[in-house]
Amino acid sequence: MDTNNFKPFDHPYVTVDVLIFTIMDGELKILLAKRDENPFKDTMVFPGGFVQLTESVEDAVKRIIKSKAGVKNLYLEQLYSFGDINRDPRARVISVAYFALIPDSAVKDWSQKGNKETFWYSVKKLPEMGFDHKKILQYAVDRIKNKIGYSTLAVGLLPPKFTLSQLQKVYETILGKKLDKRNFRKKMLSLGLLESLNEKISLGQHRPAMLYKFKNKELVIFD
Amino acid sequence: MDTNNFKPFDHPYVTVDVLIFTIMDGELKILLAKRDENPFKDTMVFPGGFVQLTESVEDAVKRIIKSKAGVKNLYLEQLYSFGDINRDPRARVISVAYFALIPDSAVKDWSQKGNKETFWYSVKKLPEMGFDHKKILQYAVDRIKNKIGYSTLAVGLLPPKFTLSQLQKVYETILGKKLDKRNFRKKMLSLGLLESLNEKISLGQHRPAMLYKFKNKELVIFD
DNA sequence: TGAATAGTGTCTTTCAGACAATATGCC
DNA sequence: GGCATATTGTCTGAAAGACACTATTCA
Repeated sequence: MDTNNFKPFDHPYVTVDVLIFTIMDGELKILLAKRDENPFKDTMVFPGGFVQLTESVEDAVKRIIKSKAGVKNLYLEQLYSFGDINRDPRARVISVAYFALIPDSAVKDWSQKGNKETFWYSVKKLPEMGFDHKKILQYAVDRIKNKIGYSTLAVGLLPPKFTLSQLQKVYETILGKKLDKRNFRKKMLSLGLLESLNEKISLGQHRPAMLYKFKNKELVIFD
Repeated sequence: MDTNNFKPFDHPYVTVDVLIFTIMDGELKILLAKRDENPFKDTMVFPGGFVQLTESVEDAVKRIIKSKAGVKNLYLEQLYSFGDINRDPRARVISVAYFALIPDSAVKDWSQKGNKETFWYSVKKLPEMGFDHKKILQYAVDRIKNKIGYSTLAVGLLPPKFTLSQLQKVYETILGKKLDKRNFRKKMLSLGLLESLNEKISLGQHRPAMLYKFKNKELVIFD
């Protein structure tokens, strides 16, 4: 195939930004890293990096995630590509943003590894953030809020086994409002996506709860 | 601000691909251009081009659209970014795909300009296509089918004034099935998005129909 | 036995879907 | 007057939403 008529020219860089969410202490939290150099030194930004010639965009995302922690079973979805001219003062940079959801339980493993430079922030109490990352974060939160209503995105925020109360808490946290327990259970169970494990867990000095799991494992995109 | 520590390196190119849809003759159609050089010479591809340093990604999309025809009032939405390694044999190319919807009426203006290299194809009868464009097209059609159900995306496929029958036809064409006229009208009018113009149009030797317009003009993203 | 969460059913309202006859303008 | 599309309402079933009490375990 004749490909000799292609003339190289100056062109934009491409980065990936990875927005990793979890629910901790009843709040939706995002993982941010502190920048240790200019531009935007000492502000918080998403984990991310330049896409190399030798890797696909999605592989770049996975590389970033692995470099931060060996998280397994996470839900990963492309969010949007941000292509304005002056996003980065160093160079023309187009960023492909992804978001990932991890369960609270994975955060514990996370903390055990020495992720000194990264911290979890409630999306309601954000620090100063670099670049256009606050705008990107808002876009992601809107997407998650919207999509949880008609998808099984919540699975990404829960451990493999969970109670209906835990599931309800995930919805309530993301939607920012209380839900009726009976209606919630009725609907969830009627969707046929959950499978009872006939196994109970005791989470305090009260009646133990039945554990469930999601039937569909397709939801795990990045294992 | 110190930006001197940035070291240039070889990095992927970025293109935009623009999927322009319309409804003609009761079919969803896509505008494709014939490639006149390798790779994929003589196959059909989306209008597109490389993103330059001096323009935002969205400006690149608008540039492409303008170069093809002076279409006004089109609905424009980012579709997805495709970042696999071997998409283009000439170079490493990441493509940000957008889709646009234009009304049948705009297609007439279009044809008047000499767009020799571009042709409209029914998405059900596609020619041989280059790169990964068939996959991208499928992705777009799925998005449109899905989104028309819960958004006012149909506005992009209609002229400013239209009848309820025309609106229904748009839905039927995209969804690929007949809809009940009474239920369709009941629902559309109950949504409160339409405004009657108290103006009738005669479209044949039968009773003329009332014209409507969309109340919300925010839907026009690119004017 | 008290505290705390788990678990359950009915009624009402709303929305989706099936279904057919009359109205109007043009030729 | 005949034709072709425009316009309109009711009934039924399904799903969403409001609402409160009993069950179970542990300290």
